[in-house]
Amino acid sequence: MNDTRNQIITLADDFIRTRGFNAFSYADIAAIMDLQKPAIHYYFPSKADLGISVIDKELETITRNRDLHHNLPGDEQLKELVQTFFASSRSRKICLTGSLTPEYTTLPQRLQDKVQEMCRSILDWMAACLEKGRAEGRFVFQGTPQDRALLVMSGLLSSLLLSRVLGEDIFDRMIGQLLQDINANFSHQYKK
Amino acid sequence: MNDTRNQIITLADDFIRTRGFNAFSYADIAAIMDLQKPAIHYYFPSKADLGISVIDKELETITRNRDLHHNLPGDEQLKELVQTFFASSRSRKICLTGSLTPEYTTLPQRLQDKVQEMCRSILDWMAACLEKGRAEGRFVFQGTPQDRALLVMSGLLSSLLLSRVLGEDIFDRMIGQLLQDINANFSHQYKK
DNA sequence: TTTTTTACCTACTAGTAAGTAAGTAACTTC
DNA sequence: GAAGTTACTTACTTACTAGTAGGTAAAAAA
Repeated sequence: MNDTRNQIITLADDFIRTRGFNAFSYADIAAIMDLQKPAIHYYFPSKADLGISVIDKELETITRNRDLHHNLPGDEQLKELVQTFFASSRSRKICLTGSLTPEYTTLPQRLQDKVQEMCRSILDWMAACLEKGRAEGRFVFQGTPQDRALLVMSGLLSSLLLSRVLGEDIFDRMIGQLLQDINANFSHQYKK
Repeated sequence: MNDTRNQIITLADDFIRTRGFNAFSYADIAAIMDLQKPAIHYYFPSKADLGISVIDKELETITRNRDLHHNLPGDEQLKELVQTFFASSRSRKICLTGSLTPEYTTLPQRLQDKVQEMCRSILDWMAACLEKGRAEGRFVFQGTPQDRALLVMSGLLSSLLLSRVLGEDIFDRMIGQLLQDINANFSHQYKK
């Protein structure tokens, strides 16, 4: 429908994942799209609006994937997620959570609220996924699915941060350990 | 010895942990210290120099603590580390790794190299600590200490990021799970 | 006592940031 | 065919960024 608008969101998403929210400008996006800066302000009056739209798009993607895979076993749902993180690692991009939470205190209030919503949403989905997998006998772990979800999210998030600094094999090593801890014995098949 | 210089480093460290490297300026530091901006440039010609000095100070602290506690059992060494992270969480500051790795691609080359050095140094220390603890029968985990260190670092780093967004109890829940995974049964005594 | 160094200062440059005012060409609706 | 709307444009403002040039008062070294 609105191509320009979507393209702006896509570019902003990319910048947030590669540089961070405070390290890209409307001018950066305008230059790539061969537009003038105020054209970006036409679609997103303030940078907070743009940030919120980027997260909203991510939330839609999460919901879509959740619906799409809701009949799969918990471990296979998680496998799908790990695959998207693997792709992210290969393109040296970090996740929105890894990018936006460190800058949290510098973000406009409305964007802070969105970041919080996104974190909760991701954790809820992971917890549901872990709970399902455990009930199916495909995961073994101690404690609540909610608490375990925190560690899974932590591992995925950090694997992207650290692999960009220390090399790509860091991703494999971390995910291997992470999955081992929940007794998911598909340690190194997530790429397929 | 050089009070002004040290105070600049301390303030910069604080800003990096609360806002991020790209979200504070020499003017911010000058204002707090009641100095003019060029006085900061006198001590640290470029912002990269300042960033490097902040990390160097951190590396010294790590080395000092490592030497200080080297005769303690592995689990107690880790306990000391968890305590410093707990203090950090309480003051809503994240760790240097959590702050600098997301901004990695935007940092000057020299600073990128320092960040890499810092990550390796922390991981080395954690791996040594985990290996010692395992040999002492105080830790139980699968895989290499190096790989396990990645997950421990990941959990500590993320606990600060997420607790700032989702509330302080996130820290307790994450550390509890983290320590459970290496069978360290002092789950909730780390505060004492 | 002269010289040098330390630790700053004022005043500035060049560049970039988000955001705005006002205009316009093309398309849509009435 | 007139009026309104969409999707932009040029030109601008205000505020901040890292960094520099050149000066200075006081302390330390010669």
